[in-house]
Amino acid sequence: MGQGGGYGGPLEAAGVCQWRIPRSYREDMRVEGLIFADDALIEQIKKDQGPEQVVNVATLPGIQKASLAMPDIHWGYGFCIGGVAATDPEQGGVISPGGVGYDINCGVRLLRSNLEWTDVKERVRPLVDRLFHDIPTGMGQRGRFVFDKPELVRLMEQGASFVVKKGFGTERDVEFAEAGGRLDGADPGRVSDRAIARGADQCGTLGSGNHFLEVQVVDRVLDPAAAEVMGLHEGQVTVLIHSGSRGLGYQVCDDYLKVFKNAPKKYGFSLPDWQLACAPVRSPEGQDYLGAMRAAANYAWCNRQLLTHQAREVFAAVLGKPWESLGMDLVYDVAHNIAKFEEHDVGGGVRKEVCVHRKGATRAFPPGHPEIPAAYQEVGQPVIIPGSMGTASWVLAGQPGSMIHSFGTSCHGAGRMMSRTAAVRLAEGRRIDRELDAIGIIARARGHKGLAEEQPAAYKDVDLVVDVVDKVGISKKVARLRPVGVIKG
DNA sequence: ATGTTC
Repeated sequence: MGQGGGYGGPLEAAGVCQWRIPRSYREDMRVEGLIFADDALIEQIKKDQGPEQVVNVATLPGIQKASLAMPDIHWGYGFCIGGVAATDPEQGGVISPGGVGYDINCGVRLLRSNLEWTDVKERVRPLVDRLFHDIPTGMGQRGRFVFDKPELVRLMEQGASFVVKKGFGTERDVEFAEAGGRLDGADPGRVSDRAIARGADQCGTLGSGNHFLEVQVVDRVLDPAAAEVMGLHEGQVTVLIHSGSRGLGYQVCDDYLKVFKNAPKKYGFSLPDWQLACAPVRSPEGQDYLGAMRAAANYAWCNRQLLTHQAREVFAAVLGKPWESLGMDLVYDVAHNIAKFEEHDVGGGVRKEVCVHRKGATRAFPPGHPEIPAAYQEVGQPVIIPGSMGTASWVLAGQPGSMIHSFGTSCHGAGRMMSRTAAVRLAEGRRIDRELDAIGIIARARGHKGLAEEQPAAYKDVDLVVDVVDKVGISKKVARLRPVGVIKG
């Protein structure tokens, strides 16, 4: 199940930046595959097993319309990263932990400020140093917020508002998070004691891998009207936080992959890859996972909220002003590893409630959608796309094309194009932190390996990825953000 | 992504 070898199957040009894998490719496909990419990106995409995974997902019971992949597609556990799949519970549709990802509700949130880059330029090093000192980063790190089991149960039921009520944020933070920072139907009773134990002291910690907290400057505004609504302007300082549900979510995923092992035999279907382990939405196993996944998702929103609180505290301490007077409001918070029930057109004008798996993919609801905050009704949902370390990030706005093409979904990042081991090999004898420093980015990390794995050369060009979703009409460019400081695991 | 193999 490795990443070795490329994809040798068909890819038919199917419109602007779309590539179809027809059902004729493999007889077990229930729907076609569809990948969003331009001519250059599709060549890169073919180099790993991502497209074959799109085909594998197309065999899942109850899948609707097409197995989709965004331009940042690359190989992942079972499902590709950048994958989107909607299943119909009425037709035996399944829920799959591999379609959500190990890091349940991994996501990003963007904070704006009223600080201008020209005013804080000289303070960036102390700012980044203090962020790195105060915010726990790296694998297995514990934080200053420790919750006992009864508190964690309430935290997982209530989501972001639980920690806001404790004084670590505002009601406005809750309003500007996807789903209000809380999925309904969370069932902490379906989260193992082991997962809960792992989560006890990790809420408010960054983690490792591609997780980061970045200080940025708005580099370019491409849609002035939308940027104004989002409170963004050129030269402004922003903060981007990328993290998920830490060890708790990992354990939930691991626990249910084991539970689902026997589901194909029990419910009478077969899978081309055991990593696609899944169970019908309407089965006890499926419902148990959904309850646990939602609980872990709510934990992740609390995690990003506590990280927000700590970032605000650091800015206040270093700049000597309360964070409120620094205008550090939440622009928006998006989940990019999650499964949600939403109503969509599944073809021929038929609307159904489907289970949308987004694994390394971001919801991108268009203007007028009832599930986005009143403030963004006119411009569409902010879609926040973190670039790789040392490269730009993007703010997009959801567009009507997302509802037509991709179950209301856009890309989630640059997308890895080199394995972690290959990236480490490439970094031998180099100091990535010094290379970043030379281009004006202060990077603090616990070790060189993490920096090596996340070096810019290991990722696709985020600008090209964003071009694709913009061209297809899934989401449009609003602003480009460039990093000036980053802390990592 | 992950107390990187309970």
